[in-house]
Amino acid sequence: MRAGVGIGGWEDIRAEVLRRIRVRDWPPGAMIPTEEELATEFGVARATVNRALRELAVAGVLERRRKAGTRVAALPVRKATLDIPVIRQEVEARGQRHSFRLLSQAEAVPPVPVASRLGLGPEQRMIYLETLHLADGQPFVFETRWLNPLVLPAPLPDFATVSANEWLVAHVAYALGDIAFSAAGATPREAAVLGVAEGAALFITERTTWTAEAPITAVRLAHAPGYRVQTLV
Amino acid sequence: MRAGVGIGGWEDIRAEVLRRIRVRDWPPGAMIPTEEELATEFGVARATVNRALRELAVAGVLERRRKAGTRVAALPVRKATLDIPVIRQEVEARGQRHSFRLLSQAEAVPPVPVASRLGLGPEQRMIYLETLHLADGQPFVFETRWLNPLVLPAPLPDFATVSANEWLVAHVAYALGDIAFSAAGATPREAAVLGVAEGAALFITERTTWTAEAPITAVRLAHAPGYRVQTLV
DNA sequence: GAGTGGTCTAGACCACCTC
DNA sequence: AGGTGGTCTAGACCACTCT
Repeated sequence: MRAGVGIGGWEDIRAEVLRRIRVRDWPPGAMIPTEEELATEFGVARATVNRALRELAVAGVLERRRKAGTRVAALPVRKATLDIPVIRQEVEARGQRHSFRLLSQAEAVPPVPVASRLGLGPEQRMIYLETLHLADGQPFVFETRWLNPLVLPAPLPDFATVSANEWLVAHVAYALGDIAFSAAGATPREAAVLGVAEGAALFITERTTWTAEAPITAVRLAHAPGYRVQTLV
Repeated sequence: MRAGVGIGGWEDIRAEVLRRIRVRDWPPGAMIPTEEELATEFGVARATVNRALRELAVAGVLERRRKAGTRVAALPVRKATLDIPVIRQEVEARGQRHSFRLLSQAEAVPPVPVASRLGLGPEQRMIYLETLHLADGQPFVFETRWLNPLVLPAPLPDFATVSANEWLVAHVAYALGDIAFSAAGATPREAAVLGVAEGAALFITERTTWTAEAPITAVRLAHAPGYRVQTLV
């Protein structure tokens, strides 16, 4: 049985709860009614209320604990969700044409910070790639990547024609990893490749990717000036 | 009725689905069985399978469409979730002591980009604050903030003793907004305040906050060198 | 038109935590 | 010890979209 009035689905309930928080019916830090009470009030099943409150808890708006109940977050640790697309998609989403050039390929021992971030011994050799991604022919991202050869399937592609990222996605076991953002002045190499002044402020994205057991790759993306990462909360 | 074997809850099912994707039983782009088939296989209710697959879809691992079915994402648009804490919490989480100094306060018409980002007319006066946040006495973030006086409750605090951010959280209707990250060279003012060289690469966070109807505040945070935003995916 | 995911219900048991 | 959220079930209807 659905309520006869306006409120029905879990999205409506989420909206109503958010409204009461905004109107300060339920100020920051305050306890809100139990799921059962809200279910009765709204005329829905408890599972529906649970769905709404769970989403708000994930978003950082509510804090929930068994037995303790649910309260409005006092200091809202906002959770921002970012889309991290493949570079080609990112460029094409801007309506520009994507291309890339493999600038160098080598096999070498990675520098200590890279090795330790991947949890590798200091002697482990890896494949090193430098790639410049272009948007409508203009430098867009300078990508430096370390690949763990131990986890790559046998016939390696020609990375001059196949993007390492997309090849990995298609040929290596699905993986999780972490992402970090920072800012850094352009190194001489980055400045030359991207066509900017040495020391120019660059937006840096660093990603580390793992299988269940072994590291796959560590990437550093140095974005051309003007790059922004944006979130709609 | 729960399955007698190992697989029971939705987290187990999510893990098993992820495993099959990693092992390439279900390679990128492939269709996977329907919820009903998986429910039968695992001996659980369809709602349980739905929960597991929904989480994976939100994470960008699966793509789902009614009637079309569920497929493994071909080009995984990774969804990264970032925590955006209050600055004081961020400093204290590093084990450092937080303090701040109000450097200037004024009432003025914001520059055009700020006004347009907030959707305000070019004549609307706002409150302007410059605050330097310190971690163990060292410059941590230089905050420049525009406040819409029309939506602020009557007795404004002394922003020299009360952090604007925390006062807003406690006294203004709960709000949503958007966040953007970028990199920029330190302006002369930022360089002086943060104690870095002019042009040094700074990590910039910009946040805009709204009530349901009106803009509340626009903040620009210029982080001291070395700042990183990190995500565990 | 028909198949698939999206959601809801009513009830139940459980895990966890505060009291 | 008891209350609260977390989850599961079996069934149902609906919305969307592909064929």
